[in-house]
Amino acid sequence: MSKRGESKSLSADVYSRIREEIYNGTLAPGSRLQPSVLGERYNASTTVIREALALLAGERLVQSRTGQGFFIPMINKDELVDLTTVLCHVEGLALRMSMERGGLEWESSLIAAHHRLARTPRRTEKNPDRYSQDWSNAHKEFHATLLGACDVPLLLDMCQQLMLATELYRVWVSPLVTHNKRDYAGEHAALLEAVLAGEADRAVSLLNEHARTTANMIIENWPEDTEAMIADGIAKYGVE
Amino acid sequence: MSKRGESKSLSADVYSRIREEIYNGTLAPGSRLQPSVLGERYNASTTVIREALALLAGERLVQSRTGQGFFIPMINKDELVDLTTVLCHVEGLALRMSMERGGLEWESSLIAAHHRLARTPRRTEKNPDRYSQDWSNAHKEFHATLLGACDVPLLLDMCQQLMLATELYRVWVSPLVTHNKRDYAGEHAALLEAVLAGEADRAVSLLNEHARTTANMIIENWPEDTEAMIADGIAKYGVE
DNA sequence: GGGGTCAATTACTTCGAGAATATTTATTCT
DNA sequence: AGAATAAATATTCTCGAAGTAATTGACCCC
Repeated sequence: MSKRGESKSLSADVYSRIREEIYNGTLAPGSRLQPSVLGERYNASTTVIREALALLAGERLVQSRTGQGFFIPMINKDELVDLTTVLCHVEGLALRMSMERGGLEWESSLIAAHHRLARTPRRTEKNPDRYSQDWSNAHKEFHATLLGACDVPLLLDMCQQLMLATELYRVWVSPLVTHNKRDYAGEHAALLEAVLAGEADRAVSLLNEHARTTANMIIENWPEDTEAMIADGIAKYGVE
Repeated sequence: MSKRGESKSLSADVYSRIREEIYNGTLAPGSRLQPSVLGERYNASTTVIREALALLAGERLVQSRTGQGFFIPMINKDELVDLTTVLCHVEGLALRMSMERGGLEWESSLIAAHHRLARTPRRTEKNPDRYSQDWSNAHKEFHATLLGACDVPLLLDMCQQLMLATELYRVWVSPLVTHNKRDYAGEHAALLEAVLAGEADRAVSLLNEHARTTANMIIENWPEDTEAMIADGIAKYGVE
């Protein structure tokens, strides 16, 4: 096990693997990220792990307390609300700029991405309680394409970072949200339509509603005791 | 020389020193950040430098190309325009939230910060071509106080990161901007007045104008040849 | 029995050298 | 002579251990 990936540098490789495991749900909020144990898991030296963790700390995906090592940040309800507010604004700006700057080429690839998303099943028979990996990827790509034409790397990074943070909440608070009555297909179709029609205001409000619905869904499922929830999640995922 | 600072860890110390030198103008855009060279300057091992650089890379303050080490990002005019647009939006959101959430305590400290700023001279006789360190700090604190009551660390980080990036441009493109006709005092007073009056729209537009004026000032002074400008800057600062 | 101090242990941080990789220079071939 | 290849050089990336700070547990005192 733990075969080495085909990345350019070991450090970058470890970086993306840790990042992956963070919003896989493998690494629980509040848990310690010890270079020694991670190093054993990834067959890498502690120095390499530290560098990867430092990188993640810069992105605020992990927290670093001097002299006490690295941790996954704790989650709380109020922060999710604020996070969503910021996400809506930043995402809105990105979408407006994207619509202004994106040409025919962009519209085409957006339609393509939407089609791919629409034709990818959200659940599989094998694992009906989670979103399928394919759908998750297609969803991510649709959103990335949507905002991508704004052509401001910094802004796109912010969006991605914020979405990632939200995703983290979803994974830990309501991992079994696939059984909801939400009309994803409809939401995406309406969004696409508004974008192609060039109606920025409508598109932005649809996108914002999309984000807020996700947040509300999480908040509704919020348990009284966060720690218990996390313990529960750990039991489900089977991590130490 | 190169006495060790009084920070908690060597790594954190080096981190802030590099960060400092980046927007001091000591480290030029495009220049290489070699762990060996920096390690000698700060009396630290390459590992420590790498960790500090990784942290900065996560914040996008330095660029990391695999196998080629770390660099200070290159600057260009279009990016500054986009940067300013994003800054205005994010800053606007932060100000609105700050005004909603900030109470009497906040208003008081804002008035205090403004007063400190107003009474601090922008130039000194010793170095009349640059903003004085005191004024620069007071200015920074006024803005930080202004947005601080929003109480969303992530949002504040974004603002700071964006302002820092803009500041970087100012340092390299027009380091001698103190000889302008800009009415800083008036701008700040008007802003304070709008905030205290509770007029969010007016306050935001004043703040945005503040940022845009800075950006425009830089763009007007933009030289034809960026590389020559940087070389010029290096000559002025006397770095290798 | 509760609280505080001290030692033992654990784990975080730093180091400098060795292996891997990119860049530069020199050489050879067309 | 110019381009492509190959050796040489410089630099980055990785490692495992040594140093240093923080935590845990035991012990003693109140």
